Formats: sequence, C-alpha cells, structure tokens
Amino acid sequence: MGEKSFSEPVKISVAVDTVVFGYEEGQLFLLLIERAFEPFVGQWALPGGFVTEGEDLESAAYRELQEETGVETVYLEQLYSYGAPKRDPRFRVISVAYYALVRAQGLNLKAGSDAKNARWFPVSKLPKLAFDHAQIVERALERLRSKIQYEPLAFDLLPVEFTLQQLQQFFEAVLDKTLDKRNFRKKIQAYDFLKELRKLKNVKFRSPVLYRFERAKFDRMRKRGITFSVGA
Amino acid sequence: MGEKSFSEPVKISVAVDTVVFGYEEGQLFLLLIERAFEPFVGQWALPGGFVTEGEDLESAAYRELQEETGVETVYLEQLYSYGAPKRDPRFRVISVAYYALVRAQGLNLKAGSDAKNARWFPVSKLPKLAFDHAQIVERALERLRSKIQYEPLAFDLLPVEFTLQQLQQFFEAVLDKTLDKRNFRKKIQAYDFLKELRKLKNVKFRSPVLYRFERAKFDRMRKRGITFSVGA
DNA sequence: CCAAAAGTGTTCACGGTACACCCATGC
DNA sequence: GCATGGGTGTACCGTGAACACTTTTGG
Repeated sequence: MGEKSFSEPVKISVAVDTVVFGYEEGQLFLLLIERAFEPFVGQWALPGGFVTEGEDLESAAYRELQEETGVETVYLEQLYSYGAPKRDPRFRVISVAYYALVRAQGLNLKAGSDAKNARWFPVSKLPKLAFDHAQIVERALERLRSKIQYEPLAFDLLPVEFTLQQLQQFFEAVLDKTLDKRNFRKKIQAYDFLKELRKLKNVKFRSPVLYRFERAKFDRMRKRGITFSVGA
Repeated sequence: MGEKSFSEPVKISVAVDTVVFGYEEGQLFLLLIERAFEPFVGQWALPGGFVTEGEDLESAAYRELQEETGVETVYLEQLYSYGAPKRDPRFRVISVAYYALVRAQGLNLKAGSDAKNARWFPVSKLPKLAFDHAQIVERALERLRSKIQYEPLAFDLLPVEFTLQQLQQFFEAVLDKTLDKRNFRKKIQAYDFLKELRKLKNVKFRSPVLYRFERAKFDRMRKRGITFSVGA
C-alpha cells in the first residue's frame, strides 16, 4: 500500500465464492447454485456474493453459504483471489475464493431449506459453470487432493463414525487410485488417532468396527513430530 | 457472486502487496519500503499499491514493484488475501498479497534507481512493519520454506552459476537446519538437473566446480515421475 | 453351508541417515 | 608444507509395497 500519489484509489466490488465439497458413497460432490439473475441466468455457479461494509472476508463467505444453501460448514479455507478485468461482464469484480467441507451426514444430500435452487453434483459430472468458476473449481480440487494426503480433512467429509473400509474408499475416490487394504489399515492404525467404538450390527456379512477420529490424539501425535500421510 | 438482491454492491479499494525475497551469503533478505505518507509515515512496509481500473492483480503487483523498487523479479506467486475491516485505519482496503523472488546477483543488494527509500533487511532482523504486514511476511516465509523443499525455487534466488556448497548453504539458511554434505550432494547429483560448467579459479583453496540449473532437464525428470525433495 | 465382506503378517526393495578421510590449492 | 575448504563411499535402518488366506455373519 505504498501509494505514490494522493489520488483516490479506484474502488472495486469484492465478492467471495466458495467451492463446497461433500462426500457420499465413494463420490465427491460439489454444491452449486442456479443463477436467478443476469448475467448467466439459469447457469450453475458457486455459492457466493459481495462483501459488505465492515465485514471480514471469511465472515462473508460463511454468511453467503448460510443464506444461499443453509449448509453447515465444518471447514473453510481461503483458496485464491481472481481479478481478471473482464471476469464479470457487468463491471469489475474481484473474487476471493474459498473452499469448504461439509459432512454429508447420512443421505441428506440436499441443499438447506432456503435455497430451492441449490443442488449437489458429483465432481465427475459437473454442468457448465458461470463466470470463471470452472477454473476456481479446478484449483480447489487440486488443493483438496493434495491437502487430504497430509492433513486430516477426510474426517470433516466423512460421517463422524465410519469403518476403515469407508475411510479407505474415501481416499481412493478422491485421489482416484486404489490402495492396498492391509497396508492402509496398518498405517492408519499405527498413527493411533482413531478410537474404536463398537461393531456395526445388522449388516449383511461380517460386522465391521466403527471408528471415530480423535483430534486431540492427532494433535499430540503431530507434536511428537509424526506426520500424517496417505497415498504417498 | 450469486447476489440475491439488486442493490449495488459495496465498493472497496483493492491493493496488492508483495513480499520480495533475496538471498546472499547465507542470509535471506526482504525488500521493504519506507512509507512517505500517512498512515505509518516513516515506518517500513511491503512494496505495493492500489489496483487500477482494468488492471490484472498480477500486473498490478509487477507494476508496483517496478515503480517502487526497480527490482527484476524472477518469480511471482499469489500468497493470500487480507480483508479485515480495520486493517487500514483510513478506509476499507482489501489487499491481495504476493511473494516474489529476486536474484541478488553478486553484491548488488540495493534497491533500484527510482526508490531511495527501499532497503533490504535480513529476515532475522526485520524492523516493525506497518499495517498487518508482519502477518503477511510470516505467511510468506512459511510458504517459501515449505515450497523450497519440493519446487526448484532455490535456483531463482541463487546466482545463475553456483557451487554445491552454496546450494547446500542456501537450504541450510532458509530451512534453518544443517544438512549432511555427502548425502546432500549424492541426492542433488542423482536428480541430474545440474550442468557442470567449470572450476571456479582464483579461490583460496581447492577450486570448487560451478553448476547451472537446467530447467529443461528438471522438467523432463518431473515427467518421469521423479519428485524433487530436499531436507525431508 | 454358502456368499460376501472383514480382518490379519511377512518378505523385499529402496531411500534416508550416519559417519571419516583424502585431495587440491594458495600462501 | 600447512591450512583450508572441496570432494568422495559404505553400512545400517526404517518405511513403503507386494501379496493370500482365514474369520464372521446373514440368509
């Protein structure tokens, strides 16, 4: 901000747009909004909106998510800022993109009450997106795929209680590669941040054990200098 | 940008601020500007300024660097955006922060011709910084330290021709830990992206070999699926 | 008793780490 | 010839990868 002249700086509209990820049954999903106004009416776009006076960027992202989709976000992280002059055909808009993780929680893969025009799409079958949102999604996917390998983001997308098989399937789906069952279990269990809960009964075949992620244990592990890594 | 009402969005001043890194003789440096205007007159700050009409964010970062410091940047990457409502005491400013790498090139650790009020500081002895710039620097350092371990950024900070000892010293300085000489050399040379040039003569003791980084070889190595890593 | 998923150990190859001495050069 | 930094190889260990059978359960 070391401006040289005293001329007033140009003022620009600032938006926040969020790439919301969900996961269910081996598929990664993305929450999109159908645009109700020009430009790009009827096209799908990322949830988001303009930053208001005196409002933090992250707060704006939360607020817009709440207003437009009603989803409960368990993780929100800034991704990148987009400022190409013509990215919005109406007027100059700079957009600060975020990405968020939402727990799919059972089968409830629907948008919150408010927004009838919000829908989950599998990332493998996304519609054509408005603005430069395809680019933003691309970057978010890259970030998610890379960060999931050394940060415990998986546990923000999976149900609170899960089996090792579900956990493995999750990594396989997001990283798009198969993992060895025995090696995967050995590694995960060695970290010792999962708490064994009980057996899941009333399942067709042999009952799997349910686990829960213990963040406190994870943090202690980190402090001991042990780094989490999957799929390396 | 899925605004729900037709009310005009709030307009905000958008700045770009860049953390400029240089390196020389075992020390990492940072290029700062002494502020000539209020607020924070006389304090040191990151080079930067307001984005103008129709100007890309990255172009704005380049332009401001050129105007304020005259340095020739070999690498520029977006870092993070800062938007706390009161981060600038005058009025609302959102700042998109970048970080840049500059080749110190011999002893020329001075600012470009234009800016008399620009100076290099060792990162270990930074002055008090204006605005929230200390926070930005912190994040840039983290990013540099982590990225340098798996991306070839070192070669954008070192002179074009360097010895293995200089290269090792560079990593030791930035990562703040000592590396084993034999293991370091073995590893680096195994990657086979360095070109042996000649012996550096007229040096006090045994003449070291000078090397040059060959980006083409590096890229081919990457394509073969080999990942660069130092200090792991 | 059969079908289907859950669960479990061992071996091998490779990369990381630790470690000490000879070599070339200028003075 | 000596002081100083330049340069080199080997042995060990831990982690990652490959790989197949037994157990549990519901129908």
